[in-house]
Amino acid sequence: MRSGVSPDTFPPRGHEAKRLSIVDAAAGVFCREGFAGANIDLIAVEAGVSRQTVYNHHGDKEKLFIAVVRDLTERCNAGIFATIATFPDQPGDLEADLIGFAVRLNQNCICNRDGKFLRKLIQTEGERYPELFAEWREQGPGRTWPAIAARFARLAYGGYLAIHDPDVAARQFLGLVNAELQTTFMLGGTPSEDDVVQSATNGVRTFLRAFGKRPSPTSVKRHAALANA
Amino acid sequence: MRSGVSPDTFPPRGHEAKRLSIVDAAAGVFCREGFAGANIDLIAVEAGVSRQTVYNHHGDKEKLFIAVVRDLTERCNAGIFATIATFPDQPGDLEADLIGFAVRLNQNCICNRDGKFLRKLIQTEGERYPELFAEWREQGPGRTWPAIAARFARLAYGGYLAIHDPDVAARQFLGLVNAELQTTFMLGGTPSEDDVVQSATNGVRTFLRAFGKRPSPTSVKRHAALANA
DNA sequence: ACAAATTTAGACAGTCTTGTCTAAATGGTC
DNA sequence: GACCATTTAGACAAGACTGTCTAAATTTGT
Repeated sequence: MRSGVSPDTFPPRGHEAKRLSIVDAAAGVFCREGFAGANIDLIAVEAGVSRQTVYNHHGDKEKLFIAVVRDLTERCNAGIFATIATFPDQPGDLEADLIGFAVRLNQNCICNRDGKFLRKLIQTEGERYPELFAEWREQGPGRTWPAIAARFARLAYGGYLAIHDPDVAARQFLGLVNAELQTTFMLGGTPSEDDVVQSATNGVRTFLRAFGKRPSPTSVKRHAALANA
Repeated sequence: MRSGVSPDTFPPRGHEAKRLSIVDAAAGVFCREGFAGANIDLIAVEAGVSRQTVYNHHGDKEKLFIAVVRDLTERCNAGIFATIATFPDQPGDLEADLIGFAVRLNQNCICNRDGKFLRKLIQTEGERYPELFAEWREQGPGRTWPAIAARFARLAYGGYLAIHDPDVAARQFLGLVNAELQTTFMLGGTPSEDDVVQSATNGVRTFLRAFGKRPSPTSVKRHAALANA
């Protein structure tokens, strides 16, 4: 099998596709039912494979669970970094740009399927697999938060914000922007786009009241004028 | 039994004590293991009673679970309202008073055993019992958030804050004050007192930068001067 | 000390789940 | 068409758990 014509993956194509669909289905079932309540027969059915195939691929309920978390962490991280790349480094309209960034972050990374699932698995089973979730912590928040903080530091350096501690500012930015979604998140729901925009708008406005550079209340216009000059 | 000398509870005293210890132990086990993974034998052992007694009191695993959530909601609500009663309505040092309030709220209602357990149960099993957690939502956030918002409105009315929407301000206050504890909460950990104070301090400072009444950056001193006058 | 209610220990049937095994079936590749 | 690995269906053993039942032990109130 290793000397086949296939270019990159040693097993044929359908193989990896099945692996993916198993991990996908498992993510859903683990989230709905919890680790203990998750039924491997059900995962197999939802993945459209036989139970034996699940065992062939992952060997074990626990190994399958670990694969699910690793998979979700990887995909979520990719999404977050892709979104961080759209951070407004040289904003035209600071408020609108930050709101846009916050909405993108929420919609693409936190409220989407992967984000919802990963969050729930961390909350639900985090204590049962300390090493696994320590790994997530390093790879996830440990890398994304500083990246966001660095962007805020750059905005401050560029004169757009008055920030003392970029790390604190980054955490507070996220706290503010999600302030109105907490209850929904808690119950595992998905906030509507309107809710996300509303929360982001209110959050960014407060953020800018705290950290925006404005000797006078007309600062927004002044910034716009600078940008257009 | 109903015509006994006991003043309020019809069953004897030891009875209710056992009921309590069962619900208490069940809360811990449900949180650690999830509903499906919770073992009634284990609950009985941790409660110091026999398994049969668990069934005598609650009849059913599901009924026991519901009793646990109701119990936690009630106790947490009581704690939150007791803490809201300590909100600084006529603050001397606004910053210090708000930090104190935030720390009390965290330590007495969110980071304590009941708060931790209730949060985890909501996150873990919220979707499985929609009516039960709708009830929690009404009794919990539905009553506590407006109560906090009302206190902020009063501060604004008293001239201590510049707030347009007290509900938004209340949510953002909580978001800011907990901004640095999110990761710890997610993994089910309990932040140290230092962490709580740190997060509250940073959060309140940012909150006051956004909503504090200060025509000039020397507002803090001005407020202090007013308070001492 | 007596009587009633409560608690306990243990056995028990029934159900569910995991993980293994085997033999047949499927699908792609030369 | 033949060969290869992969997948499938089903049976299976071993273990765990829930909820019930019974008879003995214990607690509580008088």
